[in-house]
Amino acid sequence: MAKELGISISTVSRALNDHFDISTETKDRVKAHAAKVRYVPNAFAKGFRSHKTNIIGVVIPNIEHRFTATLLRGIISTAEQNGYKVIICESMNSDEKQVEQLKTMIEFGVDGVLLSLTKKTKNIDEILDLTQHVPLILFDRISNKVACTQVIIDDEDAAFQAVEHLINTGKKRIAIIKETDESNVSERRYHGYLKALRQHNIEVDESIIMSSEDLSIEEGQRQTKVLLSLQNRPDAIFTIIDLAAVGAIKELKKNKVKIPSEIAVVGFSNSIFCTIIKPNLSSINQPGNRIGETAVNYLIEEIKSEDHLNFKTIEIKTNLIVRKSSFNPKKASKLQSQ
Amino acid sequence: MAKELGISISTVSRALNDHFDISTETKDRVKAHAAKVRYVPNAFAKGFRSHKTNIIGVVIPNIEHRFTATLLRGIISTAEQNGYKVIICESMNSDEKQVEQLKTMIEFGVDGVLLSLTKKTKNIDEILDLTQHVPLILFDRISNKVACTQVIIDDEDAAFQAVEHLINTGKKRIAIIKETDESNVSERRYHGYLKALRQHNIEVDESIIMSSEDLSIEEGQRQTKVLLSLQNRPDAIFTIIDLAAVGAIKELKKNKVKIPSEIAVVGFSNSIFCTIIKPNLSSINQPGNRIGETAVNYLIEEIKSEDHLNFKTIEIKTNLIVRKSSFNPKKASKLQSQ
DNA sequence: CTGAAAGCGCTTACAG
DNA sequence: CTGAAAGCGCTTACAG
Repeated sequence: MAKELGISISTVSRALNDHFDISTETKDRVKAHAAKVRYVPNAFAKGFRSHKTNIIGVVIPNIEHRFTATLLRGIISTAEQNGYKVIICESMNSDEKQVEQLKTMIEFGVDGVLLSLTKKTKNIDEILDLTQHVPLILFDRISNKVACTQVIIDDEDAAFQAVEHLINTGKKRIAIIKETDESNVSERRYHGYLKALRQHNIEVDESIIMSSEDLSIEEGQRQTKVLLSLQNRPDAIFTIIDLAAVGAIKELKKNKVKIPSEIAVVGFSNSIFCTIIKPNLSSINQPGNRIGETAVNYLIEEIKSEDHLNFKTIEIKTNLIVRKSSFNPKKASKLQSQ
Repeated sequence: MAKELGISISTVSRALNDHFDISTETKDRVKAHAAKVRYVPNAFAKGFRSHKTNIIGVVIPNIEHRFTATLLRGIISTAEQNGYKVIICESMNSDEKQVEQLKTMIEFGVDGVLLSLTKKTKNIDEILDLTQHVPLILFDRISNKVACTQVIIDDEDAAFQAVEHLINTGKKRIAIIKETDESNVSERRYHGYLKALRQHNIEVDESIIMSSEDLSIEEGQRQTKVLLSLQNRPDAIFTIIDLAAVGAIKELKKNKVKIPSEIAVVGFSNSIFCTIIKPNLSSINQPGNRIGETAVNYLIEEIKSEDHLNFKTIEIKTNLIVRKSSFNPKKASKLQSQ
């Protein structure tokens, strides 16, 4: 292009980048020609020189998880708005894959990494090592063992809201279906459950605290069956994921248990099932977009700043969406007039 | 690294790449040192020199669409296995965004592009122009106006299977809920529907061919209401997406129509709803992984080959999963003994 | 206001 | 078997 215009490469470069020191006339001439020959700047060469790729690496455990899509949408759009591209890897919840993928991202020269951890991340050391090479932010599936900024929903508060809502509708014996304590997320939600009970002076009853390795519809159904077999049945069930709540409702309906009057159900995630299953499922709405956006914004800030100090944990607030599985509007007036 | 070892940069490079002309001794020495200092090759510099980025660009219309996750999983894992990274953009079904994103991908120097078109892609010209710059493969949402290799599920055959199944269970008046003819996918499924009717000598009745702009549960419900209001009701409904079938079932249940004996329902996509709604929904299973894999494999082939000729359209076969919304096992024996 | 030159980190033909 | 040098496409201090 330079020689076609009879000027130097430097001038072309400066004209294209609107350098203050170039005459408007030259700029116009260069830009016009660039458009004519459909000149495509080589972002690679640019990045190569500046040691910036403008690529953000994202590693997630499971792309088919519905919530992941919402997170990714937030990440991708926010990154795009800021001139970054996003490279995505799926660790398939494998520890080894996760480490390997992070390594190739570094090799690739990503400017920063967003990581959502596998269910049970053992080799934290390798991840700590990573932070030496590149800005890192954990999101959604985090770990307090890694010193870096972390973005999550406020799980504890969310669970607290859900359980308090049940208490406010008159429930006194609230069961929880959660995962085993290896799941960080599950634990935080469990804490919110405990906090709500404590705050309302409700005794914790171990017999209605159900834990499983891996929740699913079937598992929710199984655990509910156990709860129904108890002498002293619960009057509400809070599940830490919607799928389990769907299972719970299935099992309750099978046993002709009235929902919500006999046993109310609240889930978590406000997934699409909520409005499909009958009765519609009350659930915690998680603003996945906002988590993604926030994580990207903090990451870009870190990329641009020199010092990577004072890491924070940002907790995004959620909101409870009340539906018929936990609250029957017909009886609302009665309740309110009490 | 070179000077620490007292050898030239060239030799280090060759040793690391297992060049045949380097002594085993030197190789070992270099590799040992590389491991010690945790040397990370700069993939960028490599790519810069070889004009290859080993990045594949992917543009999809809607990341929250469930099927997209499956496609992406296939794409990402296959790319990874072949040493490629994947950059993802979401066009949000916007034509302008799509074009812009494709352009920045080119600027970025991706080695190839996988594209799933927006619902109504008008500016095909811009996309055609793209193919001049980089190998392109269309997948899932394709268009015959673009000369390139395309990978889709065999929609026509899938719909044919679904409708033939209904015919085989004794249904004679089969409605379809589809989208307007601007949707390529919808049209292909509609053709399968027509083909099945034709092949079984069933007359096409325009009054039970329902089209809408954008299908959803509500829309499925609305269209079903219309069908139920007909003098001559259909005895089966085939919907080109599951959501619409979910709406149909809701509406049928509301009107106490027996499923499948009075009206059977078959959906498309085998989404997670199928096993949640009662009765469970029969549906076409689309192997998203395989579409993704296949698209990546063809793209890599094109990237590596010099000539980008003989484009093909690859149609991935689907299978129908029969559930209670279209077939009642209790009556199966009767039917078979007829 | 513009140009010549160095340099980003690698690979590879060329020379020895 | 190894080294010196060129070059990938850009940007930017330096010089004029």
